[in-house]
Amino acid sequence: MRWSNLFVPTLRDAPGDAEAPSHKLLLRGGFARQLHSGHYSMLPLGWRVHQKISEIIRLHMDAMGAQEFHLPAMHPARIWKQSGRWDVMGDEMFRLQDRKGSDLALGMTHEEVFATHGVEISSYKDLPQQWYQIQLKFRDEPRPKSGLLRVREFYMKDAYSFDIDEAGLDKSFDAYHDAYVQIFKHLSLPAVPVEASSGAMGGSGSNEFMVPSDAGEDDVVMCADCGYAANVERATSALAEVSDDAPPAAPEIFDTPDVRTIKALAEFDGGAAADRQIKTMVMVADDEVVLALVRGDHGLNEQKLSDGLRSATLRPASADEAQKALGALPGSLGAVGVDGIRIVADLALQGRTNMTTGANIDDKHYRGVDLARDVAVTEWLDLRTVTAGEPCVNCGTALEIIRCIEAGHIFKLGRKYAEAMGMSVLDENGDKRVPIMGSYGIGVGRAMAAIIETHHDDNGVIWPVAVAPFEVSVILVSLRDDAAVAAGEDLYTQLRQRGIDVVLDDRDARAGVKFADTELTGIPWRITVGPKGVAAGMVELTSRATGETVEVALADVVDQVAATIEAARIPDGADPIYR
RNA sequence: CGGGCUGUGGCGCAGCUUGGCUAGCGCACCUGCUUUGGGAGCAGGGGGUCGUGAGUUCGAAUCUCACCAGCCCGACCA
Repeated sequence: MRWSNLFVPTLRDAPGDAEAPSHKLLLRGGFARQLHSGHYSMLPLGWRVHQKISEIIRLHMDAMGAQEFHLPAMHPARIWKQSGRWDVMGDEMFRLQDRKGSDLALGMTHEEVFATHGVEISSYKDLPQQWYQIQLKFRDEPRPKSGLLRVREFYMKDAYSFDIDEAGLDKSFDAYHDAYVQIFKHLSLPAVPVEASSGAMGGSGSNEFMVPSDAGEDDVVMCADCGYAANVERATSALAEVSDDAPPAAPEIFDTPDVRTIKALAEFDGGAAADRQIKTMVMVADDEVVLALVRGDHGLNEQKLSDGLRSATLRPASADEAQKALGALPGSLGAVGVDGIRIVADLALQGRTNMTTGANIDDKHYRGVDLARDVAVTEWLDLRTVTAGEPCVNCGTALEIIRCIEAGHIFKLGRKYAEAMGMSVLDENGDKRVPIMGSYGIGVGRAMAAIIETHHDDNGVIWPVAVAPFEVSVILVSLRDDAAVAAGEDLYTQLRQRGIDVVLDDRDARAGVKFADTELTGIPWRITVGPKGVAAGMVELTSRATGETVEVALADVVDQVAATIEAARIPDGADPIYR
């Protein structure tokens, strides 16, 4: 490709509303442009990167025996109604009607469609199956943000496994886990597999592949010592034992005028330290009022509560709803003596006694509360949010909390969708069995943004060779020197013949402009062809990553660059894969 | 959904408080000359009607209201 023919609208200044480094560089480097909130156009350079990422994912999927499909992005409402998710997905699903008034949806995921086709699998002999596609997903995100990191329309590689039994699913899951490790190595993304909540999709085992980055949206609890890593929505920690004094025979009520918060009660004369209080939160899970109890100094993790309750939706109750349920306004709420409402309590409260909590009478609290004696806990669950510095459950080391980008997610789905869509096979005994599914996703555009987040400097992107829009740029320093131009053209031709992805910067522009654009767009290698050098039979070779420049003989540079690039196409530590 | 902020040529911004000539500046763009290894210099030039609509006024980018769009924070601590 000749740069003079390319459309690469680089910008000296990033648009003011771009915040994340990847967002700024995607715009500045001429990779992408926003059409409207959450929808980006990929410009030629960006699309080249996107395609290379897709191709790497495809390579590894194919290598593990998965088969590529291409499914419709637009779905009939029928299949979503059949799985029950037409209602569950709520506002996050784009919906429309055709001219006949039929309800349609833009696919936000493809369990239903794949399972629909899975109906044609009829024998255990045809299992397992590994199916995947790279397809657009549409999600009506409440808040698109950070360039390509959170958008409403994006390419995702989604794969689905079908197995006859749990043992098979475990094997499939492990195979994807291994493939994902390889894919992220191949993409030079430092993705860490962490334990995760399986959320609204349902299912059991679940791992996310997390790339540490300030631009991320997930908090991951990590132990630097033993390697424990889990999403805060799932993470646990060890807590110091707390010993309580014996409680009185019955809870004592006392006046707490204007005390509305844990902090105020801790400071109140006759109150209690935060870790001696029970925090009572009124939540609404799928229209049912539920009380969630955690220790006063702990935070409720809504995802944990939602997972524990197996609810599709969860929200805090309004003050009105709280008053209706318990008779008092927030600030004086408690679960003592509450009957007829589901009460879930955090494990850290188990066995605690002599605690203080709201009395369900405005401006009054109880002290001397014994959880086992005074509160009719329906279920004990892990509900609290782990905070930094708490001891690791495995080794006791202080845990860290690290902001991450979720680059991939794999999980065991179970039989829900296979069953709903009517899948079944006959086993070796001739008995009908519903296959068990797994689901495995990687966001392509998000991976691209994550690579930029982890590979850039003040001058622009530093693409790993494997995904770079071009592997090397040959820069003609001056178009007025015939010998130098001829030498550059010759290098360009030779490199193309060697199968190197090369761009010839033949623009009639100053050298500084070309250098800056090559750096901004992150091309890993630069060959500078200038009149003086060519006269002496030399060119310069510059590494984008290190900035290092060496002089190389014109006659040797093609061999040297080609060898370097060919070696770098698969990063150190990644397995070479052949189709 | 709640809170904060912003919409002025392709990009970055000023002007708005204290309404008033043809709405400015930098970058980019076009022409010419010079320059030519780190985002060139000089000269000339093109492009915006100020997010949209209504209102106030002799007069609105500027004041008022509504709407639309975009960005950031939060989505929970009883």
